[in-house]
Amino acid sequence: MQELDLRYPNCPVRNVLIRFSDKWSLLTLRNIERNGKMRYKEIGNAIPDISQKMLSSTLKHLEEDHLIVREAYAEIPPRVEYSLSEMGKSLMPVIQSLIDWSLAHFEEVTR
Amino acid sequence: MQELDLRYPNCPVRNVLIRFSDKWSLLTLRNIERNGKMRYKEIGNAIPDISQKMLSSTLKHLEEDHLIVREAYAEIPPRVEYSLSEMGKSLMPVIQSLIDWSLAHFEEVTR
DNA sequence: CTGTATCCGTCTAGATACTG
DNA sequence: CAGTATCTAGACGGATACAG
Repeated sequence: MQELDLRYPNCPVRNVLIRFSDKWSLLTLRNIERNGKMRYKEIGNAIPDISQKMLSSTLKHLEEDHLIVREAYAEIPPRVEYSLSEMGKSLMPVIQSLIDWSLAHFEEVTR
Repeated sequence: MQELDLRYPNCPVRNVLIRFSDKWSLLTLRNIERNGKMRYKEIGNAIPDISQKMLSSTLKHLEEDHLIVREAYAEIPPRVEYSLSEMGKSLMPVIQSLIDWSLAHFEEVTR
């Protein structure tokens, strides 16, 4: 296996990490994890300060990255449910450890 | 303790995570961890595609967040050494688990 | 309800030149 | 050597209006 060295731009680790390195991805994943299946508007309600545009964009990216699953039902009004993929679920303990660390150290970091 | 709910913009966890949610922070921390004390130029060399501006900016932020320690020596030519703080060291296992996950799943994520 | 389209201001990030 | 200053292009992100 080559190009695993973090120094290089095409390092796969760098190209994975960059996908969560935005304002809303971890937060969105965390909410879907907590509530199981969630509808578009439920997620929006759970993150009061996200705009529709960023919510759509974030969900689309997470789906493209195979971290969440999108199920659309052809009803009127339409219903769309988002849930974690198996891979998404496997990421959550790692995110949880990040959250735990943040909780333990935020006073020192932001001091 | 209040305002620990991830939903709110002033949640401390969100305000900690946002500090690593950029292109260079984790990469810089990882390099300093691997090599112990590093000079400005050494870090730059270890990350060939970072610009001077982004390196300066990233190092400054990491120092402000108390994750790294900056030691400047009044020599000519000047010498500045960066190393992980104790808190920075405590973050590295978490980052390592992120890297491990990325390594295990990058094919599926980027597929 | 679940989005998309558009506009627009701000922030990010790189290139280059320059300083102590 | 270790940065800073300036400029610029593009990405990010919010508000609003609109569509299926």
